[in-house]
Amino acid sequence: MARGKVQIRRIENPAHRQVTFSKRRMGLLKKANELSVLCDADIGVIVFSPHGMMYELATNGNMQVLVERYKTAFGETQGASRRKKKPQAIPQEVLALTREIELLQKGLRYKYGESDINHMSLGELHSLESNLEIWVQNIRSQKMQIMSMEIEMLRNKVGSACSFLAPVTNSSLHIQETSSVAPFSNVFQEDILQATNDIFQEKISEQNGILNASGSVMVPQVPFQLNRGSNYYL
Amino acid sequence: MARGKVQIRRIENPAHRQVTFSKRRMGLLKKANELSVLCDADIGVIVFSPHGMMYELATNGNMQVLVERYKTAFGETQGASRRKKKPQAIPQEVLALTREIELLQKGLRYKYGESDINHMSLGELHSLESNLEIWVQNIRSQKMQIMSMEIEMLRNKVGSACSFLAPVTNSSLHIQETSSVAPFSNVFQEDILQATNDIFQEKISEQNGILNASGSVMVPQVPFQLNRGSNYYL
DNA sequence: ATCTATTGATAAGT
DNA sequence: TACTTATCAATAGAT
Repeated sequence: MARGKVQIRRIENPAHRQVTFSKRRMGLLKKANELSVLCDADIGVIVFSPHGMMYELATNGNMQVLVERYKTAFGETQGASRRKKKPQAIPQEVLALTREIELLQKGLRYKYGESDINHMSLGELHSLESNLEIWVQNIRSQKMQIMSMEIEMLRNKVGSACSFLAPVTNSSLHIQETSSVAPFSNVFQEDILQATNDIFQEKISEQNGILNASGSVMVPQVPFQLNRGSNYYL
Repeated sequence: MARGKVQIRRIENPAHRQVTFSKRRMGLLKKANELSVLCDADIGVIVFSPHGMMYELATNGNMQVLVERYKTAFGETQGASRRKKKPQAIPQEVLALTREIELLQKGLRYKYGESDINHMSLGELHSLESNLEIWVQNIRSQKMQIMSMEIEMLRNKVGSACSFLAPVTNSSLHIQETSSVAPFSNVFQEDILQATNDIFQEKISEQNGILNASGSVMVPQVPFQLNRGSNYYL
């Protein structure tokens, strides 16, 4: 934007971050409203600040309705494949987590360009692979560095009293830690077996309460403030 | 915007409206994402076209969660009627999964943000590393598949004229890599779907059998298309 | 909060 | 649907 191109990464200075949050939040809601008016669309926007404050806009005047429509549409698109099997039994938590993983994977794929991994060329795949391996190497280096520092600290603490400790080299560290990685899938599979039963009963019983939890009253805090003199149509 | 100031009112020409809808929808989601990254906010955007198509963005990767948070915040601001309905009941395993996801997101952010792994803990790095390695395995599988298909094609071209070539089967190419590591997505999605379904149907029995259930269903394709050259950060 | 120099978004045209 | 270009709009940094 102004006075220098901005990098899209977390703003570290809290004051700057807060200011930018205000400005851009307003801009976002304005854009949403414009899109809604120009193209006759219904749009809902929910923003949570890192401090938990909520800001929202529902261009149809009612977020509840949008959320219900979302759930319907979501169920239709997402549920199609799994409905084949056994429809009702999946707790929302698990679906939610699954979906989150999907999104992460999307994000990862898109880092390397425009297409899904399944549509990438051999060359692209080569390149992606080596990039990932470099990333992994970086992670290992970082891990090693952390561990070395920790060992250094411990050795200092123990100090001369324990000078009989054998010196620890980087290479010996490397061997150990590269072989100790637990696969993600194991974590998941074991966890889910234990988790599911508990969740299920609980969530189903909670379901109604949650869905009915909110009335249809209007939003308390719509921070949609426009600049003075702006010819803006709400 | 360009070529004349635009009035914020419904675009009557359907073609123009459709084009503007696409462009501005993308712009809106981009802005939402930027705000999210810059200010560490969680943002959900739901867009319904007049024809009922739904588009969404949840910067935390999960709209469901945002909706729940919305309802909570909404209920709180609404006032007295509601009390905490779902307090401590979340099983540890779900928390574990959530942590895993956060980790992936963190890794992603650092990757996109360009560099710093420097603020991740040792455990986080471990886990991120293993996830990446699984992904690399995925890529290798894909490469292998492409190569085998190419070989297949070449053999067909060469045809009977070169029948002296030793027969190369697809399966021989596949055996090693397909059996080595189950792709991240497959493990996660298919197993969880399969497992949860079974569990909930049959409650406690047969838990061990589920561990052996490995699916090979593909990940849903990605509808999130970005412009080439767009510096878009997921 | 207000002011501008800049970057960013985008309407029309191709 | 995608790319280009001329303009308008958003906003980062300063005040």
